[in-house]
Amino acid sequence: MTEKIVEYIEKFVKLTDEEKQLIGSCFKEIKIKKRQFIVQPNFTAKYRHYVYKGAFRAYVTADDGQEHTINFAIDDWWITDYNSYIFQQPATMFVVALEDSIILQIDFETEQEIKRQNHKFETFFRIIAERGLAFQQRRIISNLTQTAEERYENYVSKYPQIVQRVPQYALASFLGMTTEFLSRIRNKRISKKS
Amino acid sequence: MTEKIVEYIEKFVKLTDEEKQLIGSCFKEIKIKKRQFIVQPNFTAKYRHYVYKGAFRAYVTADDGQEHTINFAIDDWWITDYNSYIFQQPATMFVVALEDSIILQIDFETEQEIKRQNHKFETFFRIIAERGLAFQQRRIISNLTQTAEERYENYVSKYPQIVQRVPQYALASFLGMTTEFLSRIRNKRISKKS
DNA sequence: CAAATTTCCTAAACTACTTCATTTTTAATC
DNA sequence: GATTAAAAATGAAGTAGTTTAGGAAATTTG
Repeated sequence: MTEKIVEYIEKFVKLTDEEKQLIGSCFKEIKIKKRQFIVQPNFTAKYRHYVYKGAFRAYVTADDGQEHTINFAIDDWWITDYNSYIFQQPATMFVVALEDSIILQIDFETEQEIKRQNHKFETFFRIIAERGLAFQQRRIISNLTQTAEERYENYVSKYPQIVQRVPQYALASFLGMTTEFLSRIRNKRISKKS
Repeated sequence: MTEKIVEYIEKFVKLTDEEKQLIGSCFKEIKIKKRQFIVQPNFTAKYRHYVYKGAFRAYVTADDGQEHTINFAIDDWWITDYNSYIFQQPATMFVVALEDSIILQIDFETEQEIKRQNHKFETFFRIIAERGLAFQQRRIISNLTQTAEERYENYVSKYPQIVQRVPQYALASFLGMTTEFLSRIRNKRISKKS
């Protein structure tokens, strides 16, 4: 099971057999049922989660009770409350399974330890943080410059696999609009096409 | 001049005198005049910039010509087009000086080299990437959950130094609203107070 | 310090998106 | 496989924020 994550890491840093063995053993495989939470507000996020197979949604709830999706993660993506995990402070987000899933998790202490021990692992986590940063930058730009419809079209074209797998209300709140409005965009689109 | 950046880096990783010497020599000091650009679209961002003294604004222009501010940076902050710098691809952003400024810049190749040579520098850049990621996450949450007025109040309370130093149109486009609307919020606020 | 340019303010008309309320469709569960 | 619950669709009314346009401050520059 941990072969997949080792393969993933090897895309960024070349590892010896020994190192592969070591990093593989740092991850614990867990089965998560649909609707089960892996991160909850007020509890410190102890783990960084790699999605082996499945789908997750990270969200916050505003004062008025509305849910706002911060991130999705499907096969081969990472997810956690980064503010909580990085600073080891209480989380503000929920992370919930959208399907029955399998994750590989590494806990904060172990991650710190292997980064300290081996330059290559430090490099790996530096690279994924940088890529995450660039990804979020693109999202901020999209949110600032595009209309609701443009954001939807843009997201569908870039991440069709995710759009197909997540419920509409979750996608709407990720794209910064109501589920009703997204419904309208989608139906407008269908009638246009025919 | 490079003492300040060495001091900054030492907040995250402890360095020997020799290492201080080395990292200091990697940064080049440059004076930038108000309205001068340090990053421009279609040119690859060759440098990561540390603001020694001054103020900068990163922005994109939408198809309709409107400018959208992506980031500000004042004394002790970093700025560049991260999508461009990290992947060494053509930039989409402008980064412009809002005041006469002094920056310390490191070029991509040099940064790669010192990260490769010394575990500590790898760690340092990993940490600032992670912190950037957490920072952007908070901004995305703010944009999704708050009204224009709440975003303004929130930003003023967190970053009063920046609010005082940047023009209103830049702040408005950073917070995702028009300069007219921000003007209204500000004046409503004053009349409330008196 | 006067002229030119940039930034900010005000106000009314407008619109992209939300809210609320109801119905239909799809999925979960016993 | 019928029952219940959850998600999506639809319509009508409301609003947060935009657009447009004109003028007033404030900064920059010669």
